[in-house]
Amino acid sequence: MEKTGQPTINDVARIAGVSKKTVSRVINRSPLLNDDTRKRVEDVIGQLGYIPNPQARALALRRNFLIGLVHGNPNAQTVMNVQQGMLEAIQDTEFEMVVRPVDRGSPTMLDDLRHFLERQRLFGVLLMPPISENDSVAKLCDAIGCRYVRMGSAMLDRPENMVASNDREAVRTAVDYLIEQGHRRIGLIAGPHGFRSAQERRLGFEEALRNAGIPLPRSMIAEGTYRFESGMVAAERLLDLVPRPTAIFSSNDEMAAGVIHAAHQRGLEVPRDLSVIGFDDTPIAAHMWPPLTTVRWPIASMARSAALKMITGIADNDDNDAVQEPSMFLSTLIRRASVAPPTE
Amino acid sequence: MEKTGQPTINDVARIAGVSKKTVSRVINRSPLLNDDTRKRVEDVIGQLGYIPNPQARALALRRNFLIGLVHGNPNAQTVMNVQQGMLEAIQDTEFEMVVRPVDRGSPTMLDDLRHFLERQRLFGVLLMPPISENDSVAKLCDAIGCRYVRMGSAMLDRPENMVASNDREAVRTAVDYLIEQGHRRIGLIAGPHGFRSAQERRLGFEEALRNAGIPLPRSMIAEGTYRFESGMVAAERLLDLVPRPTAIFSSNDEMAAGVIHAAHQRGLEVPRDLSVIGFDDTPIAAHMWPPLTTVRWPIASMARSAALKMITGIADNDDNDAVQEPSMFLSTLIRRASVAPPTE
DNA sequence: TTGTAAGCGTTATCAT
DNA sequence: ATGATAACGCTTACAA
Repeated sequence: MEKTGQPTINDVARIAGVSKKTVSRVINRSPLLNDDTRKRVEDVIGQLGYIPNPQARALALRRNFLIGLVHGNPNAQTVMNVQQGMLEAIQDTEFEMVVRPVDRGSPTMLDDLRHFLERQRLFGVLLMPPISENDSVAKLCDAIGCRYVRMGSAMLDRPENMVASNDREAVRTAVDYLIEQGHRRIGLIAGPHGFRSAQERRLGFEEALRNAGIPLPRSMIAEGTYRFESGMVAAERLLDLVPRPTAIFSSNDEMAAGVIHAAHQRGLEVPRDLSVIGFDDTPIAAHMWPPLTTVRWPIASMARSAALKMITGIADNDDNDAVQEPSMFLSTLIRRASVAPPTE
Repeated sequence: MEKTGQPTINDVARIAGVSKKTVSRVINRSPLLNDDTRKRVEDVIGQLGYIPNPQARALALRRNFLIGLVHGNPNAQTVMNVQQGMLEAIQDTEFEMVVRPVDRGSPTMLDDLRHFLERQRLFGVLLMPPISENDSVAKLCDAIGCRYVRMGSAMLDRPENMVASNDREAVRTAVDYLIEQGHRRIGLIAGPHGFRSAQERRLGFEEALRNAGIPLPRSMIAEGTYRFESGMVAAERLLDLVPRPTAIFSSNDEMAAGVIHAAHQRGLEVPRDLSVIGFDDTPIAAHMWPPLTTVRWPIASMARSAALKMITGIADNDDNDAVQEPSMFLSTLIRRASVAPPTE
C-alpha cells in the first residue's frame, strides 16, 4: 500500500483478518460467503477506499475490459453518436471504450487492424460502416479470437455479430413521400460505389420509382462520396439537366447540404424550386436553411445495442441476460421544410 | 502458449534458449546485449509472432498505457478533431486512447471523474474545455496522481500542464476586420457565462471596439450557450434592435449558423444585410450558405501537442525528448463570404 | 552480457 | 464457508 498510495487486496485481507481469496470473493459477489465476513470485508473496503486494479484483474482473468470502436473517419456526428451509444452500454460496467480510426482504402488497413487487435487483446470491437461491410475484417477478428459486432445497412452476419438498419425500406418511404407530393422527376445522389449503405439506399430509391411506374433514366443518378463537396458537384450535374429534377434524394445529409448549397448558388430556392431529402438526421439537418427533411438513422441505439450484445452475460449488471438485444433497427422519415409540391 | 494461442515471453525464451529477462531486454531495447543474442531472440519473436501482453506489462511496470480524453460533450466536430490530434500523437506508441464524456453541470461530475480515474488508473488525461477550465478538476488529478494536460483559451496552468490558444487576440483581429469594412453597429453573441473561452472572446471583442472608439451599449451583447438554437434566439434579439446591427460576431460557428438561420427567416440576406463572423472553423462553416468567415481554432494541433507533452520521454519514439512541445497556439481569421461592407 | 529469484495485484485450484 | 498455493506474463533487483 505504501508504494503507490493505492491499497491492494492484501491490505484489505490483512486488516479484515481474512485471506486474499475471501476478499476476491467479496469483490466478485460470490454467493457462498458468510454474511458476517462479507460485511466485515466490505466495511474495510469502504474505509480504505480500495479499488481492484484492473490490470491485475485483466492478467489473472486472461482478458481485459477494453472494447474498441473501429471506424473509417466518416461524418463526425455519426462517430460521436456511436460513441455515445457505446458509452451508454458500458455505463456502470468495468468496460472502457478505446477508439481506433483506420484508413480504409489503405492497402495496409487489414494489417494495421490486425496489429492493433493483437497488441491490445481487446475484449471485442465494434465495427462501424463502411469498415464493417468488409468480410475480411470480420474474418480477421474471428481468426484472432476477438469478439466483434458489425453495424450496417443490411444483415451481413449472424445476429449475434450484427446490428442493422432497414435503409432500403426507409428510403422507399421517403421517396414515396416525394411522389405523393407530386414529384415525377426525382434525382438520386447515390453514395460511393462499394458501400453497402449506398447500395441499399439506391435500391430503395429505385423500388419506389418502379412501384409508382416512374421511369428512371441513368442521367437522374449521380454518385457522390458522402461528402459535402461531392453533393454539390452531383447536384450541379443533376440541375443542369433539361428538364431538371424537381426533387433530389441525397443518400446522406452531408451531401444534401451540398445540394442545397448548389441550389442557392444558382438562385434556386428550396423547397419552392427544388425539394430535397437527406439521410442520417445529423444535427446539421435541423440547422440548415431550410430545415432538412431526412431519414432518421438510429445509429446511437444501434451502437448501444451492439455493445450490449458484446458484453451481455459478462458485465457487472447481469440482470438482463434474458433480454435479447435486437439486431434490426428502423429508420423513420422526419418531415421538415425542404420538401414541397413541385411548382410548374 | 497452448491456452490462449498467444505465445508468451516464456515460449520465446525457451525456444531461443535464453532467459525471460533476456527476452525482456530485447523487447525494451536494452543497450547491454550481445548482438548475437539479440538477433537470435528477435528471430524467434518474429517467427512466433510474439507480442508482449500489455496487461502484464502494465502490472509489472505499475502503470498502464491508456490516456483518457475527458470532455463535456461539446460540438461533435471539435471532439473528433481532438481525438484525431491525440491519436496522431500516440501513433506508433503503445498508448491507446479511452474516451470519457462527463456531464458538466452535474453536481456529481467531480466524483464521477474521480471514480473513473481511480478505477482505470490511467497514465494521464487530456481535459477539453470547458471541463479543463475547472481548477478543481486539475487539483483532483494532482491528488490522485494522474498526469493531465488542459486545453483552453488562456494559460490557466503551468506550461507542462497546458496548451492554450490566443482567443482574445484572434477575436480582436476578426472584429478589426469588420470595422475596416465600415461596420459601426456590431453585435456580439457571447458564449455561456463561466466559460473562459467565452470570456476571452468577449474581451477581444470589447478591445477591438474600444480601440476604434466605438461605443458598446449593453444591448449589443447577447449571451448564448454555444448551441445553434441559442444563436438563433440571440440573433433575434439583436436584430430586433432599432437601428439594428450591420454585423454580428458570434463566439462560435454553431451559434453563427443560428444567426444566419434567423437572418434568413426574417428575409435578411447575408452578407448584404448582415455580416457574420464565427469562431472555430468547423466544416459546417465552409459548407453553410454563405460560406462563413470565421476564426480557425487549431484544436487538433493543440490536442496533438497536449498528448505529446504527456507521453514525451515515455513513448517508444524517444527521439524527440529534446523538442519542447509548444503551449501556445495561434488562431487565424479565415475570410469567406459572410462579410461585406454595410449597405446603408 | 546474461540469469535467478522475487514481485506486481489479481483469480483459479484444490484443499479443509 | 474459507484459506494456502500456484498461476497469469511481465519487470526489477541482484547475482554471476
